[in-house]
Amino acid sequence: MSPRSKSQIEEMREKSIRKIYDASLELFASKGYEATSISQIAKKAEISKGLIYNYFDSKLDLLKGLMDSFSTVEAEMMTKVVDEDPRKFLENIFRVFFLELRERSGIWKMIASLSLQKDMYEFIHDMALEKLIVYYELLEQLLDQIGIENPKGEAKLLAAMFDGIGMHYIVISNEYPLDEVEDYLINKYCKHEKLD
Amino acid sequence: MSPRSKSQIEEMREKSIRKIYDASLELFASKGYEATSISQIAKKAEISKGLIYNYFDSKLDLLKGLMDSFSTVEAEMMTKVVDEDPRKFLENIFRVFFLELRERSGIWKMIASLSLQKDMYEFIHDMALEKLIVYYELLEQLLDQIGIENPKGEAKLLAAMFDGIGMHYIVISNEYPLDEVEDYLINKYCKHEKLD
Amino acid sequence: MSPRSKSQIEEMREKSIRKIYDASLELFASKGYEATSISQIAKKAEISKGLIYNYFDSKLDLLKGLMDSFSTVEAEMMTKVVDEDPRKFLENIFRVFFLELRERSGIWKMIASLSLQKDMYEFIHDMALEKLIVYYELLEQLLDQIGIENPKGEAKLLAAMFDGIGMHYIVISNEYPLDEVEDYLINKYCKHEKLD
Amino acid sequence: MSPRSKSQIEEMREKSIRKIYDASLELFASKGYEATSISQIAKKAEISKGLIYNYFDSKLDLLKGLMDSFSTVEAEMMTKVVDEDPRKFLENIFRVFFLELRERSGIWKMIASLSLQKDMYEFIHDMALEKLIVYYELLEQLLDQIGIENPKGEAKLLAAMFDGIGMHYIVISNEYPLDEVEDYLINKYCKHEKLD
DNA sequence: GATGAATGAGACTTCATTCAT
DNA sequence: CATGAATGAAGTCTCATTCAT
Repeated sequence: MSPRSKSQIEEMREKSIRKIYDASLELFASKGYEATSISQIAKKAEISKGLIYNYFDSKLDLLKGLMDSFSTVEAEMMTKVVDEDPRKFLENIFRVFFLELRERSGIWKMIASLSLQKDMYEFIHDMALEKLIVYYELLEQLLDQIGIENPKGEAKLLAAMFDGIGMHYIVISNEYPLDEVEDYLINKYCKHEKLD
Repeated sequence: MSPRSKSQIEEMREKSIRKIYDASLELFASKGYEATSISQIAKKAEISKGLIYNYFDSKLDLLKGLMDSFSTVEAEMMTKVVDEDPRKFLENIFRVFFLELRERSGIWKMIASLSLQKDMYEFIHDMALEKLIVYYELLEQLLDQIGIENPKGEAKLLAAMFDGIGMHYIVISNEYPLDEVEDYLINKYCKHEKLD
Repeated sequence: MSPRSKSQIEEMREKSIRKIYDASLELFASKGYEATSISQIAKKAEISKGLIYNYFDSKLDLLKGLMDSFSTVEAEMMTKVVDEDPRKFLENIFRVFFLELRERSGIWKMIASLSLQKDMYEFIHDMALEKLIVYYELLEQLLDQIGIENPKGEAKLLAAMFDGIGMHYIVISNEYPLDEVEDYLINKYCKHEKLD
Repeated sequence: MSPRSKSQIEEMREKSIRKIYDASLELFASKGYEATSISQIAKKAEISKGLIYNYFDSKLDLLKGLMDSFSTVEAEMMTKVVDEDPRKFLENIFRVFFLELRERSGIWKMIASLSLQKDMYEFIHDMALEKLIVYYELLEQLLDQIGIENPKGEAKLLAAMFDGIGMHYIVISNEYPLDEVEDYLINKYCKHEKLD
């Protein structure tokens, strides 16, 4: 009766979901969530519209799933970044941030775009808020360890700088001197004995 | 010959356009351009759907008009901010930025949101890009006059910080310590003899 | 109290109505009645939309008025065409028909187009039907006087030929050999002693 | 893998398209293309508005599809009409024309109506023009073989007569003596040794 | 008489979602 | 699991018509 083994079916599910996520991300990032239709996603993912509804209850549910899928990736990334030396730890954070921006700017762009519409997508807003708090605290702790004055205030500025750089990079794209800015920042915050 | 005087008609037109702009801004800012319908705008503006098309050729044309209406306001603002003392000039920029963020966060939010979708709304992207360049240059010049090392790099960081603070304020809203950040920044950049 | 004399007002009315008719005809003929908007008519006539409703109750009413305006012109024309000699009378009809087709093909086109939609514009259908009957009878009478066999049948064919030539001329326009066809027809029907 | 077989799907598609075509033709013919709404077509076809857009990109695209669907039918018909004897060939053309007019006057009416609006629907104009040329040439050739004087001129008149009869039949409908006219024409053009 | 701002019904079209197979 | 035909609500936009002046 069951021609496929459980694991085979599971594999198919994952493969389909992966295709859906990839297509969604690409489209949501470039056109925005609202302007992307389920048909477009299905076409790009090379599956049928109906199949999407096997895995997701609605378009919004797909967005939620997609966002969740980032969290797991992000959590993994965080573990790799930890270092005993706060300067090195901070440098790693910088490097990962710039790497992500370069290689997966779509994700960044999509999240940023949706975060700005807190009235519509409350769950996105909640996610963004939570993440922001975590970042503030992590940065504050590191800056404190490094010995920077007013680590709380500087953490907020540094976090803002990250997202601001992200925005400007999206707007200016290839013309933006991402490498230079990266080097400059790392030098400024992670190499000297004192920064402020 | 003409039943209403020219000035009467002009007054009516301006009043309607103002109502449309106000409603549009509010909705575009909170829900986004795509997710806002002409019907919603008409309802909020308390006019008929059709009237919007007396003044704008399309929804996109309305967006363009709305964006243009900001430019005039912004240009005015810029003239008031100039000062011979670069520190004072910079401080004025800070103060105006934070004031705007507090009082007209909708505009900032809408522009930021649209700027992130450069693939869809090229004219917005062009506007954002142009403004960004102007800001980079102005900040660089001021930081140079103040005597900061590497004014080019610092200008980019400072500009990024502005927009990053904007984003975080939108996300966190009332909980964000906008006043503190403002004071801290002004102190850091505009009060000391040397900053870096 | 009355700054304009009655005749002055009447003159203005006529002038406005004439402008409306001219603009309507041009637009109805080239785009069709349905595809022409009141705004377009007002713009082409260089008057306001509202003024049209001073003279006509509705768009359909304007069409009726326009059609009626043709009837008067046509009646005049008919009187000039009469001749004691049936061959000459027929030749005059031919000549007027071709002249009209050449110089006012818009009218012909519009009437033909609307006549085909009897389900929608019953009054047009009634007009067309009535005129057709009159033509059949007139032609039959003339052909009979000229001595043609089966004048009833030939009258129908001749009338059909007229309208068919009109259609083909509209479709082919400048490439259609209207002059040749005119000469050929007149020669065939009006010059020989016997035709059939 | 595929839940419905390919042929099943194809069958569904054809059935829906047929329903759409049938409803469209009926409405376009009686009210005209412009005055017919997609909603009306959907209602008459007993399907949803949306389904029409599964098969056609736009209302104009539907019209094009409908017109194309005639061409295939017409081409088939032409093959059945050919005969070695030019008189018989011509008679067949007459008979088919009158048969079509009687049984599918809607098609004739729709094409005629649209052909008159060459400014709006260029593709229709092109179709009509092309067909007209073909008819002129075919008739000329046949009339020449039959031995009629001035076959070029007579072909034009005959073709015009066809379309004129069509118009008059549409206008007068049941009162029009289509049978008599058919017999009379066939007798006149196809039975005698000489006609002119 | 004349204007044009304003309305609202309805046009075309898109799209998330359902469902038979 | 997978498909895509089908639906219907809602979107953008048009337009005949009204009315205050």
